[in-house]
Amino acid sequence: MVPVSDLTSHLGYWLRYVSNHVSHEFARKLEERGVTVAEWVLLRGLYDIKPASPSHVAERLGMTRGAISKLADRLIDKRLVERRANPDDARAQTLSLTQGGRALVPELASLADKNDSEFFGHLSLGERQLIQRILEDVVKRRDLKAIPTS
Amino acid sequence: MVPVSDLTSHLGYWLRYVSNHVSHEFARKLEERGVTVAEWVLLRGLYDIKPASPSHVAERLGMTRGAISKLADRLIDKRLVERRANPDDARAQTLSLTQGGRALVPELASLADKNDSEFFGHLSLGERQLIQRILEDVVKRRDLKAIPTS
DNA sequence: TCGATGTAGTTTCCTAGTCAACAATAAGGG
DNA sequence: CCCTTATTGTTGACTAGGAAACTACATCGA
Repeated sequence: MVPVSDLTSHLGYWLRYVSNHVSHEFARKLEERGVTVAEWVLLRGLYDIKPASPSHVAERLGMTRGAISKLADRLIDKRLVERRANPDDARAQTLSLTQGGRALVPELASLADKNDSEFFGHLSLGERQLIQRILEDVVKRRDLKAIPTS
Repeated sequence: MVPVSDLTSHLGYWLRYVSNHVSHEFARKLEERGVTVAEWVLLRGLYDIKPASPSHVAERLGMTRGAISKLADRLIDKRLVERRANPDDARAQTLSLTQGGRALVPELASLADKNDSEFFGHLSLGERQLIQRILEDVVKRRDLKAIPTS
């Protein structure tokens, strides 16, 4: 009846809604390990790339340098990440995990697995793959559009 | 090789990633109308329910009362929403759109349509419906779990 | 009727993330 | 060489949103 499209007719709305709730529940699980969702993402990101510059990490994770800067601050306070100067370039730095940070990642990963399966475990493998494929595809399309405009 | 699951193996990660980017681009579009994504959600929510209490709105939109309280403040400053006292109960209030707020909603709706189709327009109808169905389903399952525990 | 309990909104504090301005440093061009 | 321009990372201002404390009011039970 209304000539105005409903909130719930947009996939963006559902994505945002579900994403908020999934992240929120994951945050609750991570709490007992004293870590937040964003911190998990950075820790996991540093786990398999060797010491990397904040800029590099930012691009890899699709965040801004500012966000990484603040995140790194918190993780350094928690002794999970180290920031080191680069002798070749006084502007540059490298981030890497501490021993403690590295040890923590597998535990957090298992919480992530658990959370994901709580929310999406009831889906068939095919459904999960389809969604993931579609979401990855959306990211790729945006990147193609976004990069040239810089 | 690594015994630790990858970030990108979790649907929650992709949801969060894509959702952030979709919302961000939508925010950019809304900017010219002087409105944010969350504000759009509240405006649209008020568009077809008649004057409603903040609590009611909060539950409908899956947010906390605190969030609605702050959002309403901003929208009232912008003269898009009105807050009125309830004569029957001095604690209670009702939120409703102003003339200007009501007039704005259809314009915002068309921006929402445009944004959604930029990101998801390339998908087949079937794919869109599948994703939406799955996301709605996740919400339903969680709600069933969440309500009884209160 | 009055005290205990419950409920509506607001406020404060925190994490999260963007943007834009900034300082420091690097790299090139004349 | 120096001056301009580009790049690195940090910071401050802002929106966003949950949690929990708090105020004001309502309601129920003895």
